Amino acid sequence: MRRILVTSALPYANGSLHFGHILEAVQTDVWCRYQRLRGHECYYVCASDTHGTPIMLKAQSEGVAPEELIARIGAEQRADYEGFLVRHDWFHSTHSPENREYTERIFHALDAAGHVARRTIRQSYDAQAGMFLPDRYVKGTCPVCRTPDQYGDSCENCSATYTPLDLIDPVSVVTGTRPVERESEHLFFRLGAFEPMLRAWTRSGAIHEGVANKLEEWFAAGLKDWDISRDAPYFGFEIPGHPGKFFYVWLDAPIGYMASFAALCRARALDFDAWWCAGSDAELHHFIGKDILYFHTLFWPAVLEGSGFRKPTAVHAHGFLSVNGQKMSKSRGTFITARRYLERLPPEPLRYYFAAKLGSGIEDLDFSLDDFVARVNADLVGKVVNIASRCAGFVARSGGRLAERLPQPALYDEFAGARERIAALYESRDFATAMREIMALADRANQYIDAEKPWNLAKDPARTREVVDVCTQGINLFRVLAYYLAPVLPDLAERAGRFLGHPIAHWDEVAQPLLGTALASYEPLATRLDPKVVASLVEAQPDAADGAASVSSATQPAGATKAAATAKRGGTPSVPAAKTTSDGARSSEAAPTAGAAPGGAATGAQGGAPAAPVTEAAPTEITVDDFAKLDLRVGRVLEAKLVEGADKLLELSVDLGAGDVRTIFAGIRSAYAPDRLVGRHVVVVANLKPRKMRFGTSQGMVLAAGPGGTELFVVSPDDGVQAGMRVK
RNA sequence: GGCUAGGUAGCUCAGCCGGUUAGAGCACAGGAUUCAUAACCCUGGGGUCGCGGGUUCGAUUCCCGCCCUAGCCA
Repeated sequence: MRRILVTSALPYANGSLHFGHILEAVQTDVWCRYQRLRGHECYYVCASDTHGTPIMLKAQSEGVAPEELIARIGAEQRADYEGFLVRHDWFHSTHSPENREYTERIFHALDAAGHVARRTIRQSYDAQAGMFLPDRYVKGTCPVCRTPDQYGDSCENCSATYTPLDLIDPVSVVTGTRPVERESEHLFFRLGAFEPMLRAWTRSGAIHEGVANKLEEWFAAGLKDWDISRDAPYFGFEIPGHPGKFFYVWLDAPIGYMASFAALCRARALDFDAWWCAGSDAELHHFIGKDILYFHTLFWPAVLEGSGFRKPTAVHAHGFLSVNGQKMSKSRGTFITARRYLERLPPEPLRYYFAAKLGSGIEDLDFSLDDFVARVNADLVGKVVNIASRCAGFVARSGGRLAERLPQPALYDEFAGARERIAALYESRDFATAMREIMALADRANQYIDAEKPWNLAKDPARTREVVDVCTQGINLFRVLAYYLAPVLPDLAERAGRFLGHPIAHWDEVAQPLLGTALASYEPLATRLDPKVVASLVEAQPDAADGAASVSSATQPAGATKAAATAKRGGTPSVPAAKTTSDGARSSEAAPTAGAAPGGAATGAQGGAPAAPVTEAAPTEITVDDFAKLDLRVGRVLEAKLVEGADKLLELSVDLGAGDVRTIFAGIRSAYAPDRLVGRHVVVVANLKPRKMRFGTSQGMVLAAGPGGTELFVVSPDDGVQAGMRVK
């Protein structure tokens, strides 16, 4: 029996979990459930990652203590994971006594062994806030290409890298004041000394080959010392013997894996040292997103080695998740939180879909709504569950008991014989191939039933026995599939176990068919997804600026979402303040965000937002060229009608001249009766990317002003204007 | 900019250490069936395997260049 300790990246406690987190958690959970089903001793631990500047500032802006903030968010995270059937053996917090203990212990060990250097550095300091500023909390003009409004570490326009001190006209994101330089002594972990060990470890099979290739580049560049201290004020653990200095969040975050396991050990009387001491024969597997490889494949093994602990057996990195082929982005409506999904749909379809797309590599993967509906309905409902569903009735009508023998044992053996192959696929995390194999078997089962046609046999009372035989075969084939799918679909497996009168407990049980036993009454084991409900995952979110769907007046900084959406693409740095802070939260200071979120805008725009209490900044200055990207045109409203099922929308038919008639959904129903609009001239953003909504596609945006509700005012040109004229 | 990964049917993806007519599921068309959650079964249409060179008897698969996408750059 193997002993396996598994972790997934610690979600940062400054926002809600989203699909990216869930992807990683599902991958990890499936792997763990598989290991347990095989009979191994396997523990899955995780924790809320709670330290650092973003959390300190977010708590400040909410007027609560950081402890209160992280307690609240930790509880949300826990509930969201549970909602997706992610079964942690322990979910802890990095702001815990265990984590403090291990962080201090590791620091002392590193220091005693000469792995910690002291050095004075110069850093940006916000005198008004009384704090040193992480690079991403300083903005200014790029010293190389003079693009304004760039972060303190690199330029989005010319990709130059520099320090905040190099910026022209630097500004603190926290207070808007100009930062000054100040010296401070910091502690550095001497990573370079570990290079030989790391080179060997990365080629030991611990990480995917493509990832190891990536690391070559870092070795080639030379490993630099790592700054592991931060100055007060900072939310974290103060460094013993260094008053006013705190451990950098990225030092104590992975130690949180140990802390969480330590808490589990106490609860279950396990021997912590047997798992973590150097030379331990237990396995240690980390599941992470590819964005945080650096920390897990260089710093973390080196820190463990340097402090006398064992190194990870493997670090498994996955790619990023996109939604409908696009980055997750709130302004595009493609940002899906765990909660939003759970409010609408059950967890297992998503678990299956993720599994069906996850391979062992770091390729990105796409959550396509249409594909999701098709795969789940076709595979799970149409194929797998259908096998049981179509056989159950015949057995029930013929005594409710399985036959004593299988009519085609060879076919059963073919199914059961796939178990080692499928097991190997699970083991290597190639879930996608595993799902394909399983679905191919499901096809075979349906073909078998189709060939035997029990419904014909059932017409002849003398052949009842044959009917039961065929269905016994069918139900046994289904049972095998239920085992194979159990790691992905634990709930379905449990209900299948109840139907079969025999719980699904161990992988090897599939070797023997289930014969002669009574079946419970069949209840539907999975239901079809409603495309409409699935589509609502990405429909205009009431608490967000809903892009093309309606006038941009309502609740949010009008420019914000649009600018954010275009900024990256066009390379034009018209990034509004709202994005700033969130990006800062993500990349500069922060910690193991579970990865998967592609792109800062995505994570950032999310409700978990921004730590920094920036002023409600006006949108960034733009150039004439930026403005020219907007195709603003005068349109005449030909038709306006209410949209059934949407209490905010009007469906407009707008003539833009030259025969160009657009359908535009505008969120102005609360202020305008349809009749009031017909015949009027309005201003339309004509080159806005069309946006699919539940009710149709919106092909533009009508401009309006006002706070929302009844206070909405459509913008009108002066008399004499013609439809189609360009606004400039 | 450097690096890593990816660009294969309408969609989501396999395949490819070079080799007969490039695969699957979904979608679509036709047929069959009615046990099953309009599920299942059979048949079919559909791809210049990102673009351009090169190596080779032969390249989607190897090499070079370019384009596009994503991520990382402590």
